[in-house]
Amino acid sequence: MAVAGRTTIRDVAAAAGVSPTTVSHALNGKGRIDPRTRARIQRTAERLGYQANRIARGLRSGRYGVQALWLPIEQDAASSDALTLDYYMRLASAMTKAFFTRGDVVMLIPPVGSSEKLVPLPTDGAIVVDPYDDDPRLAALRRLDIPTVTIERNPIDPDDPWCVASDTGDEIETLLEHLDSEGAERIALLVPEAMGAWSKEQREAYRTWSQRHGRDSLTRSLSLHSAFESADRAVRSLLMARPRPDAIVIGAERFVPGTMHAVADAGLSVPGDLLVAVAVDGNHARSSTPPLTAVDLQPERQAVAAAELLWRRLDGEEPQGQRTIPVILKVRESSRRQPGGARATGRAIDAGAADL
Amino acid sequence: MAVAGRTTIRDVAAAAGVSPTTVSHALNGKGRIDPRTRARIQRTAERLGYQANRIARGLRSGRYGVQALWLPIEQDAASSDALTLDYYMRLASAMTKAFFTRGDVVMLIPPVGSSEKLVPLPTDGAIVVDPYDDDPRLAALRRLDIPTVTIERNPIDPDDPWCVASDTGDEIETLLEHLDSEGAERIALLVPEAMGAWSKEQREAYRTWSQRHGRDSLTRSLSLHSAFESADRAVRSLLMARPRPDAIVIGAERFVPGTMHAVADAGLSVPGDLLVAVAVDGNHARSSTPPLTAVDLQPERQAVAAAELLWRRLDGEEPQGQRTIPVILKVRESSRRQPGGARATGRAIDAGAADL
DNA sequence: TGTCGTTGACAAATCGATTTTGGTCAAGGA
DNA sequence: TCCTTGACCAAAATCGATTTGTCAACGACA
Repeated sequence: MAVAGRTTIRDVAAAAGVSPTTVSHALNGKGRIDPRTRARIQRTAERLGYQANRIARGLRSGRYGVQALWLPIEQDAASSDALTLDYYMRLASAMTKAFFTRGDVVMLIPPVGSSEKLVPLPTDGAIVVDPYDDDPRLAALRRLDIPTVTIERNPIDPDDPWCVASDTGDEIETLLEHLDSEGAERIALLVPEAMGAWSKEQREAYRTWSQRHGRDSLTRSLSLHSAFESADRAVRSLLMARPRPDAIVIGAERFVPGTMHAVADAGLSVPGDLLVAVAVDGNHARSSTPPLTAVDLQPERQAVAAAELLWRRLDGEEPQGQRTIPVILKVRESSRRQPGGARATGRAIDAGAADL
Repeated sequence: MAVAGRTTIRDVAAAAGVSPTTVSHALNGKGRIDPRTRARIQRTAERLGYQANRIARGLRSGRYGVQALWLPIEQDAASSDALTLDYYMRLASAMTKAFFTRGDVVMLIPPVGSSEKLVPLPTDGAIVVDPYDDDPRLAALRRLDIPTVTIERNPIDPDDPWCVASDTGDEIETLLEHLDSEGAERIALLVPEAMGAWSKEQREAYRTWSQRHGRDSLTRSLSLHSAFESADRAVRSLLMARPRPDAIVIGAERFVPGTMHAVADAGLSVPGDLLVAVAVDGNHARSSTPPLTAVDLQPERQAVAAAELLWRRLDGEEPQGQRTIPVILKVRESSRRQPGGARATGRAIDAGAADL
């Protein structure tokens, strides 16, 4: 259909007065060919607008030129839910761009319940984002023998070298240091319960920092499923404690609305009575009122790193250890001690300088 | 690589004691085959875990089993920006699922500046979302002779039957009727300037309704580029007018933060002093404070309709006219006249019933 | 002069499926 | 008995590129 009438290697061969073999060699720099012949063939191909048919090429070479991107699945919840997080969108977008630089295209894997159905995956490799314990995605890909790179560590195998990880320790530490420098003394942490190496590392880093600074550990592990209610409840109870926390670090975007609701309901203001910061940046943080301090995980850099790693793996090269992507703290109004008419100012600064 | 050792049609043929031809026919229901033979072959294929190699199949049949999804490009702005809108995320997710029901996979097209580079698109067809005037995406696809379906009308050719459109007229009307029934008398409209049939239709529907009801037209066309500033400015000036508007319909998600900022800055409360509603639903509307009344465009249904249309087009069938997808009004706190302690209630209702 | 190595190009095999074309065998009719 | 006819299956062609194997021409060198 789309193929009808496309110029083939045979057309080029005929036009240049050589054999298809020679054309292939000339364009791919493979065989021994007279430089003049090569140049002539290249010109001819150019003139005819010849583009190798990826399918035919793939059939022979065994490479599809397609990479799979597998975002986290909600096993139970409305499955389109996960995708609405804008970190994942940025990641998906960046990933398509990163792969495209070398001609590969990215295919999205739909959230399928039974991993059986997706067997015939026309893909060379795959990127799995935020793997969790006993992740069926990894199992399926292993069964299909599809080379895989993960973004964030696989909790089952945290040392797997084919992995791009963000510097979670540094992330939490940065957040805590920042809140500390703004005067916070009792900092609480909300994290998703279990699942994924990422939240484990958050918890761990938080505990370490708290111990080192002689602070109490105020961790609440929440369900991502009923995110609003669980965050609301947890924050409500946190705010009733005496002494009351004076800062909250929110580990996942989905806990934000519940948290803000509980805070408002308790009659507290942000940042006046309580500093707030989020572990994942995005539109939601920028456009919240007040704008929320957040950590940019740099999905664009993660994407590039993951693509490079996957290409290396596909080429059969040796692993060189995990890639760690640094994080960037975006300070916004929600964590600035200065009170008063700062709102407008905060917005302006935010929109002008700090944001991508 | 991923192909190594995969069982081929030949393996199945050998195991079942027939020819590859017969296996192909048996599994695809093509030729005339003894039902018992067919069953035996199917069992054998099953046992061996045989899955047709999509590349080989594609080479012969001319079908790739891959469809392209092309979300709107920001020509100037940071390109990952567009993708962070969660309507597009839901759409992308739903699209992968819709196509997957018939074995097709969806490939994301990266936002490329020069449309030249993407020539060798290994794709059967394409979905273009929100086409705008002289859209380079449509031009590129036409040049490549790739059958295309658009989501929302092509402003250049609004009657193109290969199109899934949301019922914009109904959308705006529904919003206006709702606000009207809540007592609003001067309703303003913020829309993106030019570009895309969608905003044109919004403007048109708004004007029609206003005339019919003898209301003033209060339209502001804003730049999507500096969305925050332009919305902020526009709303500020709207709110200074006397008589002051008592309701605002926001035509695009990106105008929300600027609008809310201007409203708060003017010392007005929502919904107490001003009713607010948004034309596109999403997380942003649900988790805003207060939660915003919005229109759900039902991207899931759009996706299914688009997939069906594209398949039809690929099969060479005749167009049957555009598909119109109805919209659903999600009423939330931002447009409810009832004042007072409704916030908690509003949230609860919202999370429980109204939301997907 | 004859042999060998090198260069430059091409024919043919290959990838794994689908599609087209044949071919065999049994049943049924003349 | 011979000829159709239909049912069932297989051989071969095909898709468009890459890879392998072959071969002629030419110089260099013994």
